Amino acid sequence: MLDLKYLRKNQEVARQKLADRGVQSDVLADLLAADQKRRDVIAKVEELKAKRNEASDKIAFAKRQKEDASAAIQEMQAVAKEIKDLDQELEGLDKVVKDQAAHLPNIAEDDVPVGPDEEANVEIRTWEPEDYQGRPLVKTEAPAWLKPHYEIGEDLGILDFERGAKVSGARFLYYVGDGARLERALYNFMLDQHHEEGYTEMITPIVVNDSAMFGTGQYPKFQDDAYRVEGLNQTYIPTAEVSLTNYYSGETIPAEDLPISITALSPSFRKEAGAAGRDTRGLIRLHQFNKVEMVKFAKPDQSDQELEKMTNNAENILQKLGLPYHVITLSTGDMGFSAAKTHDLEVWLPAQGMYREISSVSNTRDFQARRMHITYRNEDGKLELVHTLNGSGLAVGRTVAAILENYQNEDGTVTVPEVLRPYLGGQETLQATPHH
RNA sequence: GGAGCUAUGGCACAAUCUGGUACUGCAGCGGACUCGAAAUCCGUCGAGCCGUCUUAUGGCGGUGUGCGGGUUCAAAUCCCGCUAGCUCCUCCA
Repeated sequence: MLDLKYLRKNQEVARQKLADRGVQSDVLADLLAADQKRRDVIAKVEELKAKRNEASDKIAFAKRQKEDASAAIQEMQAVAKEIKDLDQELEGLDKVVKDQAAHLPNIAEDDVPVGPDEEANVEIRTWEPEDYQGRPLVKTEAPAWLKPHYEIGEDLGILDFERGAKVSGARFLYYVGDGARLERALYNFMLDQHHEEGYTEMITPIVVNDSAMFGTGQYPKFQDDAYRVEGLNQTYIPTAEVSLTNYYSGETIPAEDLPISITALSPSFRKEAGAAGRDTRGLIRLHQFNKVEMVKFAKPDQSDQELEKMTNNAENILQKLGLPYHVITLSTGDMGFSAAKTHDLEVWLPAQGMYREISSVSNTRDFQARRMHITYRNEDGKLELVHTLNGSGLAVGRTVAAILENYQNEDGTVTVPEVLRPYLGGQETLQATPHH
């Protein structure tokens, strides 16, 4: 949520910044008009309440003296009615203002490229492994024998989309045998890396309440994409960002503890409501997928730096796995709702001949903290909102896809990246093995 | 799932039956005493949020006794709903 006072005082800048995020200019005008009306009513009702408090004191005093106060009481009955009406009007205006404010996206930091969509994203660096060991190079044509990850996965008998669809529905799958072991090896590797980098590992609830979903910005605007638990005000998390970031909701964090870094593996559930027909095959777009998430809480003057660190933490995973990728800064039009600045990591998928998002690292500044009321006490002893950051480190299913394509061999086997071998009992290749 | 109990400042508690300035202690802050400290004494102390004036700190008003409603001139107090914690029962990996 944006700061109403900021919007009031910086209307022109805010209007432009929101326009960059695709918000029509009359949205802000409407909000501020409602806010003005709201404040007018507050002034009126508070004056009456001050009068009532004064009269109540007098009545109480009179009663103690055993005097008759019925005239004053009668007079206050009318005031009470007036207060009640105004309070009701205020409640309505409050709702309008809060609801409109809750639907506004974060505004972008000044160094974020301005543009309507992903075309305006800016590549800031690329990384490729030094030793390709005969693997297909980035931006070269893949050899004819190279299969997309879902084909090699099915051929090896380690990914079973058909039975996933049978038992659950489209965009669900079973990992089988070495597939399941590879996935497990990957997220153990990722968590171990983050542990070494100072993140505190957590296992979080994967069903959260509405206020948690509101806190990180999924609600109220994006309810359509969420798996809600029927009959309960609870939702299966679309990302552990929700459960991790809300860990401190409503709390004041001791300043000396900041920055705080936490991480968790969790399944993520998404309806992918707007993605009908896109990426219908494979591990790229599922209703349920595993993801290792990183979250940080930082002082305002630390958060820029922490965003870069977190991006590096995600890159470290890809580098150790030897997967080629590039880092892009998302444009104002392509960023997520809560983000003020986002770096995406996109991994090279040779069979598709393109980069695909495998991690998204964002600084939301105080946008989420304002919704969740997470504060710390600054040097002056004043409460101030913390900054929150989140990033994938990494999306595990997409990492499996990247390994199956980048480490695929001509004989239909897949080489296991060296760093994962200790997690697989030293196994060096994935090959078709009969089971069941 | 069922029953009972509990929820008040940073902490511990009083006021709830009987509606009328939310008590007290500890901690904190300021001061006295002291070479200094402890002890003692005096003073101060509702965090946060909202509005408004002033903007350097601040003043005034509103709100604020777990959360949301209701009754009333007035609610910590009475009524209804909810949440969390504890105890017991039930169930269970």
